[in-house]
Amino acid sequence: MDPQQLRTFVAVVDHCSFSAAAQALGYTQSAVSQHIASLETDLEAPLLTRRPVAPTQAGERLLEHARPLLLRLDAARADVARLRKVRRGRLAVACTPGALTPATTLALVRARTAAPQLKASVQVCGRTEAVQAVLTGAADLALVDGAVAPSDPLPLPDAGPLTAFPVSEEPLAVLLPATHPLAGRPALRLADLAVARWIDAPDAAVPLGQLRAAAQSDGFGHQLTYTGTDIRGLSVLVAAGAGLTTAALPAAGDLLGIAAVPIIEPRIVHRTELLHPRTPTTPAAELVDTLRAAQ
Amino acid sequence: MDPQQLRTFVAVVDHCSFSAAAQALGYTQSAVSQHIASLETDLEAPLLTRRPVAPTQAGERLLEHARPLLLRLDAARADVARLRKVRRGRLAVACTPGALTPATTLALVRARTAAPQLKASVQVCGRTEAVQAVLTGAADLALVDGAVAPSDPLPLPDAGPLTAFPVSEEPLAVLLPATHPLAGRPALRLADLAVARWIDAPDAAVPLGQLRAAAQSDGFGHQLTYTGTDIRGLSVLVAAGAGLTTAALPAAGDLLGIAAVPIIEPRIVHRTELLHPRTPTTPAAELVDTLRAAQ
DNA sequence: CCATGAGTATCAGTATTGCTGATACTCGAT
DNA sequence: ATCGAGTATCAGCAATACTGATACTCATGG
Repeated sequence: MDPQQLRTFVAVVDHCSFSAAAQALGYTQSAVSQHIASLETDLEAPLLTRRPVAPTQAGERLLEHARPLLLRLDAARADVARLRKVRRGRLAVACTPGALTPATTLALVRARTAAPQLKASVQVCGRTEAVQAVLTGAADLALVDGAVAPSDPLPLPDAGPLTAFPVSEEPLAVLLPATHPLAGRPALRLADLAVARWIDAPDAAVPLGQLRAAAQSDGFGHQLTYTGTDIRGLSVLVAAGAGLTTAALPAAGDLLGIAAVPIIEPRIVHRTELLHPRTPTTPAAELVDTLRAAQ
Repeated sequence: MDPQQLRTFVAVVDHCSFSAAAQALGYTQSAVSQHIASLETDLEAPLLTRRPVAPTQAGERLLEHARPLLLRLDAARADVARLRKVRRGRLAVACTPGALTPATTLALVRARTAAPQLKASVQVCGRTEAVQAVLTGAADLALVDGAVAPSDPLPLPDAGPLTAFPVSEEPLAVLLPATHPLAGRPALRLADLAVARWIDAPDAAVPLGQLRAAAQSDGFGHQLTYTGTDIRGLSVLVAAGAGLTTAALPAAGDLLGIAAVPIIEPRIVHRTELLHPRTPTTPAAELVDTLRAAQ
């Protein structure tokens, strides 16, 4: 079970095809076929159905491990590399869209003015990619948001050692069309919204899974899935009545045709956490210290 | 960076020697040397000092990843294997010594009487080994104890997906010699004990790190490290005045020469959690269901 | 300061592995 | 039944990953 073969396996699953995976990896189709065959004899179980190519039950099990394993391998390499490469004057931040609240953007801008020669970059992406970016060294820091009980930490995909601490916390709000019957309410209970029509926008808003966990409910069904990180686009859909979503209360002020109603029950907050490697490199380390001191 | 080389690296660190690691792995010393050299050129960093053989800073970094990676590789294999191998009539439980509280043992005995033909085994071991046993399929279930705030989950080494839920919770008590000046107290505060002499017995009692986390203190220093899982041996040392340790309050009743004083501040409990794979195999699944229903 | 020995690095040789390219096979669609 | 897109198999070659022999290095003791 070597990582090369696992990488091939993942690629085959992603491409639903041996030949396409081969092309993507720069192998011949023959090599891919042999990789899979080798894995299957090694694990003594068929991992893929052929035609259509799809993971079997055993394949699904393997997948659950293969992706984190490969990610962690990259993380290990990046972690060692961080000792050598001192990224002077450059700061890359990966960031989920909801993490750009007034408080966090202010902190970033302040860090830039404190070190004006700093070449900073902000990449907006989904939660998984943000974590991945920090682990593999593509980013120095990540800002990730989510909705949880006030004392709980954000649930993060576990694929390596990362340090996290909260940098800002706001009330969580439901986003409704301004014309919605509930739009005028001063506050709402999450349980009353479990049966509403939601938009599942895992990379642009709070994933519905986090709402379910907070409300301890099986509700929050959705017919519409929104892929991407653009909050404005999501808000247009909400305004048009395609479904509901959530956001930090203050972040919703600039969205047209949208009403943001705070959630008061259960006790839940929108929190942004800063993620960084255990030993961040300068200048990221300084920013981390500054933010931590501000807490 | 293939797993074989990582395994060699870990072995070399564990044995503090290339040749000893080679013997342990069934390689020649030459092969081990080449493995390490290959890793070092690949990562472009020296990983080990020679003579004495010890990990460098980069090596320490790699180690943090290497062990979990190797464990997870085994976990992946075990997880796939669980689909095939149905362990009929056998139930292996890995268990930390402190997890054998009245409540949990009662549950185990009850499970045995409910299924009398069941060939059960209980292996007492440390926390890491217990988690490892479940991940690699050596055990079907694990019972792990620890001391945490009432609402927190136990901190577990993260090397794969495991489901955990609490099965019993008791007050946490300090174990003191019966002759100790504090032995007569009805209750104690953890902060008052931070400067006491402790025994670090990570596999037999609550690790001092968990106490530090709960007390949010840097205290709990120790001069004596106790390796092993035998609680009675530990209690003899405590009775002789070698240092303090902690345990579940009711578990300490049968220890001679020992006084157990409950801790009332901070709010902290001794909790035992049941660990199992995401999809446990029968008959472990039935036991899990029973215990879960009892919650 | 040199001799010694325990331990690591290097090197050549060989067995094995891992890839390619060609070709045979399989299954769904027409 | 035929075709075609896609997967499996096979031989051959290049690269790799071991072993065994030997050179090297460093701490120790005389």
